[in-house]
Amino acid sequence: MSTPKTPAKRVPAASADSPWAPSATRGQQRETKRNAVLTAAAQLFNERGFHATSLDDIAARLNVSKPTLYYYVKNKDEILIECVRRGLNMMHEGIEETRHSGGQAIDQLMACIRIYTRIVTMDFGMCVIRVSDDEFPSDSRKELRRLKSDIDMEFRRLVGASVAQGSIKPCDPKMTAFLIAGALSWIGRWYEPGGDYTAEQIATEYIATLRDGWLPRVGAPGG
Amino acid sequence: MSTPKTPAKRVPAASADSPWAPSATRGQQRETKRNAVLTAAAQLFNERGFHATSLDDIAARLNVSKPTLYYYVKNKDEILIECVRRGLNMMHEGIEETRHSGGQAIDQLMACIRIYTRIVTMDFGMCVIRVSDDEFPSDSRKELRRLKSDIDMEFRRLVGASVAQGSIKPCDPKMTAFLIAGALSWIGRWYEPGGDYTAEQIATEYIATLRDGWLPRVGAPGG
DNA sequence: TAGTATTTGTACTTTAAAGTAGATTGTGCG
DNA sequence: CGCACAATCTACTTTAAAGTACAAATACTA
Repeated sequence: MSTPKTPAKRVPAASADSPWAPSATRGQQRETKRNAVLTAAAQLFNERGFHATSLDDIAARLNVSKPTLYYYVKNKDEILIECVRRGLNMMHEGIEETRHSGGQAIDQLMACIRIYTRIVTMDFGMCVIRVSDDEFPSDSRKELRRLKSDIDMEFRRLVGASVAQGSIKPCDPKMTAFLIAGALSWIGRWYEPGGDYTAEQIATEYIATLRDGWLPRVGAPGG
Repeated sequence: MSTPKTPAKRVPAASADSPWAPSATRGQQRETKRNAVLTAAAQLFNERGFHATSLDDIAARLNVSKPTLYYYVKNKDEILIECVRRGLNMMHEGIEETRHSGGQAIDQLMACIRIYTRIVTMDFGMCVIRVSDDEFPSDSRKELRRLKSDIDMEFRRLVGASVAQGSIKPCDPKMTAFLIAGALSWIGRWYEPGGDYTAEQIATEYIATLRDGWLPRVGAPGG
């Protein structure tokens, strides 16, 4: 994420009374408030949709007035783009981590499913799913599509590698990746925090279904 | 719907020169044009999204002016609702048909997957997927949610029945239905007519993956 | 071919929400 | 204290698109 690379010495402990840290403290507060704006916006977008959410709504939730928001963000589009970008970045980082942790492709694939599931149930990740492409302006559309495509390609790669390693049977990696990504993305549409299932439970259930298929098999653990 | 209950005798064959068919012919034309409005709208909604599509856009595509649209529909919301309703009705009817055709639950389930896949690649069906709930006004929201829920319940029922009949192994029908519906619905997001795959091909591929799972098994047809 | 109803267009009003100008208040610092 | 700058507010303008009034044209009937 965009955690500022502030030298630690400038942010001593908890209080802001260090004489060397005037702007740093302010900068931090600013960053914190900007985050609050984005988080509130993401939640509202997920609850009501982007267009049904006015800047007044966001401001109201934060107990400030609309123009205050403009002190932290450029405009409404920037809010949306930043929310989605953060969600996509979280996915990317999660996928990169599993990649670096090594292991069989099939294991990486399952790890990615878990991560993806967790993220689409979170504020920014849910935005990625619930906001459709046509909501954001055409110049940023390209960037975000690119990021989405990267994630998709990673799933495809893992499916292909799993086939190559004999962990899963031959298939069209593109289709299979679409199927997986679709099933997982849809979670972001019906999931609500505090519901019957945690993200972990859903991921476990989905992995089992995807791995074993429908067919009953001898020795399979009964329900 | 508002299909006028015109006696059939008033609409003889193909031409409109029957003296007994004056108003009926007009009514038909009206219906045809209304359909054209809805279809053009559905296509534009799918291309650009609901909010990014103005009534002027729809009118332009039909080579008429905006107020003309109001002769055929009440307002923009009605257009949207009607598009989505038609998509949902198509799904319903398809599911009802398979139900009446009888057979094992697992066969019905696969038939439903085929139908659902086909419909989400069509104009109105795609609207069902691409337009999110928060786009339409709250009074109609309830009706449409109901229709969607019915479809979901039918999938759940078929999964449960398949388990009961021993065609598929024990699972949580709710989760499995979500997984299937998600995978299929997502098709409506990435599919574009004239692409690499037909709806039939996609359905076949998806069914194979869902049925057999990932695990390689002896005797499975190699790629 | 005149008369009537249907259909469509031109030109306008309305509305809701984004965005802005500029005043006002709060805060740390010499 | 009082200055400078950060942060926020009230009150406004702008804009884009939905929706409407009403006149013009077209088509069917007699």
